[in-house]
Amino acid sequence: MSDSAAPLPPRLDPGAIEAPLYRRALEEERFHSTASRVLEEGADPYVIVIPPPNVTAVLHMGHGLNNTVQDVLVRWRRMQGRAAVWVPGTDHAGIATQNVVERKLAAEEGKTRFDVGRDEFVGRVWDFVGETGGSILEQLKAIGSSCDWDRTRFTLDPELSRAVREVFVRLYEKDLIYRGEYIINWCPRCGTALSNEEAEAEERPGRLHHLRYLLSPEASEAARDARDAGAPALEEREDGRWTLTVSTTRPETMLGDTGVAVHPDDERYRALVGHQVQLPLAGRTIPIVADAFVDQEFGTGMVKVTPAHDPNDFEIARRTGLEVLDILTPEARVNDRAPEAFRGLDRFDARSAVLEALEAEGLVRGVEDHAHSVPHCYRCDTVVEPRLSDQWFVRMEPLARPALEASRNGTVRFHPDRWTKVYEDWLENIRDWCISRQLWWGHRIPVWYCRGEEGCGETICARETPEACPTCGSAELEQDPDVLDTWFSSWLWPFSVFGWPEETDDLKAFYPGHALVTAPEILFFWVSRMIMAGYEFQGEAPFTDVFLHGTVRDAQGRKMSKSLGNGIDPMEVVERYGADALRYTVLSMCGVGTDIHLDHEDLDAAFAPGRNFANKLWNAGRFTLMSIGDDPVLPLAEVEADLEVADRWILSRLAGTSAGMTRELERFRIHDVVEQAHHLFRSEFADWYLEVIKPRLRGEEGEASRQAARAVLVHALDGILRLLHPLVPFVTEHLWDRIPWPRDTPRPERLPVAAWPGSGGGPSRLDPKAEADFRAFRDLVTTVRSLRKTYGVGEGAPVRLVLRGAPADFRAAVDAARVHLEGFARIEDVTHEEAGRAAAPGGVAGASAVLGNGTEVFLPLEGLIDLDRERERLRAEVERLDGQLKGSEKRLANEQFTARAPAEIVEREREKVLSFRDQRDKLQVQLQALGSGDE
RNA sequence: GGGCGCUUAGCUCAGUCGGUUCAGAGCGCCUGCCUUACAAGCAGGAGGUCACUGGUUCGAAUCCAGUAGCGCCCA
Repeated sequence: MSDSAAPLPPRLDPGAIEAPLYRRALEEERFHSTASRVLEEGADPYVIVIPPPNVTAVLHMGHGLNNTVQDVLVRWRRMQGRAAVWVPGTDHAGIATQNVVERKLAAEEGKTRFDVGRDEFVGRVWDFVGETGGSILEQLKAIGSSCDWDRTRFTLDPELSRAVREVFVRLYEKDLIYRGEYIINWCPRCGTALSNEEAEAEERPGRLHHLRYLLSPEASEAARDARDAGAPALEEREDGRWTLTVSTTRPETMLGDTGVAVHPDDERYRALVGHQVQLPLAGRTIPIVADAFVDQEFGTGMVKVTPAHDPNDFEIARRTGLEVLDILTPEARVNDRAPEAFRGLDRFDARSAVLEALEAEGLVRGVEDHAHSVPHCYRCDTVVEPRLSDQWFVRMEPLARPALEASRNGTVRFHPDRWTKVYEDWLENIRDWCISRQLWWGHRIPVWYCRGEEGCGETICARETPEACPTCGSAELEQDPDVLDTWFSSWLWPFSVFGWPEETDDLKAFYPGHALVTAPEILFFWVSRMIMAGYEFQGEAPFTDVFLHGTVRDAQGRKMSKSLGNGIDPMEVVERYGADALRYTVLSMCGVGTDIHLDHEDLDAAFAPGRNFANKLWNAGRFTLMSIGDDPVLPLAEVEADLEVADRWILSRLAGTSAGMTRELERFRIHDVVEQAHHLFRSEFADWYLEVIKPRLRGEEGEASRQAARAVLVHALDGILRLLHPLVPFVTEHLWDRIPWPRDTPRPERLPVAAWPGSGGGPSRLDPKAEADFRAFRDLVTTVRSLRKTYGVGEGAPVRLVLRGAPADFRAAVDAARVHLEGFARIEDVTHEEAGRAAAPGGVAGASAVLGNGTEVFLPLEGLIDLDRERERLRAEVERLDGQLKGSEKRLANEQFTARAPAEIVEREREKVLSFRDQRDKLQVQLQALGSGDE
């Protein structure tokens, strides 16, 4: 740091510069904003809350992308002078964290959580979190995340826990939280209920089994009639008994069947409704009922009803009064309510056992392959079991209403826009949220039941732990054993982190926030619910823009995962190539709505774009600093009169690019931001500007020119480093620290708080004339280089250049740039001719071309040139131009076009015709001048 | 079953309002260069029927419909 005078090594060594720069920024509190800056000093806030990673998580590339994007936005806004706050933190991840500690307990001590007891177990989870928790936040620092670390929060912090309780009680009092017995998604491995969102459907190949149930003898007549009417379910056995057929992918559930249902409008089975069926294996008799839920087209049109193990069947049972019979334990084993032969079997073993038993009785009619979607636990991937159970729910419809309106009226916008519809669809079909979890790690539900001998059975929901029952005064209170879904604390994150429900200054200053950056996977889990909570508890949306980026995948397009072993460790990437390389690589690939593919088997290749870019930037900066030297640099204003075309051009491009980047940042077009920055720095600044001013910097064109070049160079590098800083914060700041500052010009304290280009006033540097002139110069150089290459003129070999018919100002520009032409294309001499001559200059054979501005270019290459090849090249070029010309002429000949197209388009077309014709004719003449080639 | 999205160079992807010499970038590939910032580099180049079919339009990679393939979400 201190040795900023020491020469920079020719290669960027990220490991040497990144950590010290980050440390310095922390020491100087560059990432921290206070409420008073907003409330008292009137600063405009800019707030992002981090999607809190699991407290036990380690950083993966998904985090890498997500946090880099957030950091870009925050750094950019900070440079714009906003009071930028990016709140970091972690969530307690109830299921995941409890799982980890349970596994640890089992491995180390062979115990379950029940062996050690609730208090002891929770204590151990806290110990575990204390040891390893939050290390992911340290990893975020390594990738440069400019979070406001003073504001780091954890969802189980006392203040945030208080917010959870407050919210629970408020919703309970509004009757928006209720308890009830419903079919919920149950993970038998985790031993807890899940919300609908946490049960992820996965398409699986399965089998559809067709099972026969015996009808009671009284139903025989109705059955025969039905069969004769074409009902496919009914068959008569040899013994004269009738059977019906139902189909299921889960045969083991038949042990819990309490009825068979048909559609009420299904004529085929109408007569059977009300009759009894003998349920095989169980030896129970169950009724046939009618319910409109039944799909007449599916299978035979008769369905088995298992109310305790299927949500739809549960509803049928409610409507038709069927019994509800739970035949599975919480571990998904067959319980005592099922026939003895199956008790204790795991659900999948029970499946085979049931089928075998039915087969033995001739009750399996057939089986067919049947792909179906099976819900899996999003934490452990176990097949979720629909289970009847007593749980707590949030009534969502009233909460969804304002959240839906926010999207419809544009208060909250999604990027890319197509997610708007996904969000709205979900809210329009909102279902109640199961929030209780049968876990020990999390916010305990603030509900107590009055129990014991004296107890009145009252349910007490309270902010503070009650001492006695308010109804009967009994002190025998028992708290609900369950904890809340982790998302029940996450949805409060945008305001709980600022101290809600207290009306803190932070809350006043920083709520509502602005952007929310995350992956689409948690749109429902988290984003939607945050918006609901924002409206319900703060009266307004927590942010205005939701940016949903893609998923990081491997080269084959597979999601990176531990189990596949195809993940990339961001820390390894940082170590090998630096945080800047990591950031630049993922940002450059962050196209709208596209996933990011990185080859985990070839990190060198995967991160080459970022590594190359950072190193190039390093070297351009290094060269600039070396070239500038120690002499004082003049402010731009003092060299105004000495600015040359190239100077005005790069200043114009700087202004144009900063405006463009700002626009794209506002629209969350990250890829475009990177592309513009890349183009300016690499294709314009490094490739052309630096090259063009080299002779001037050496003083070959006089002191005034040198000083002008130095002033512009410093200004341009400063601007480029500012524009690139949000993308690659480290290499930019290291270089920026070393920029010699123009005399009498105030220097910003540090790059992270330097003004974003274009946000200040001042005259516009946009200069279309300079851009056009420089383009012509570049055209000339490129054309000559290409011709040289075509004919293998060695790079060291000087050539003469003849220009014919150059427009006056272009001619002047070329003359002024003679010294550059030498450097750029080894052109040692330029002569001009008037337009209109037919032959090659001086009768010497050469290569020729025409520039866009009509200037003819000759390269006398007698002896080197292959005439046949040149003729061929020219012919192809003439043909190409002729094609363009014909196209434009045809368009203009079309009256519809001239009549209907906008005037400026027509005018442009006319200009194109003139230009194409001019270029073609000139090349045609050159072609003829080369002769037929038959000599 | 319902909905959404994608298909452009060998690979990964841009392409805004339909019109600028519009068919682009990075990586890869070919050729030549260790040119006094950078070989993690420079210069030059090859490579695409914009999935297919039809339509709208003066004009379509871009808008519409259909087809095929792929992906995601919801039930």
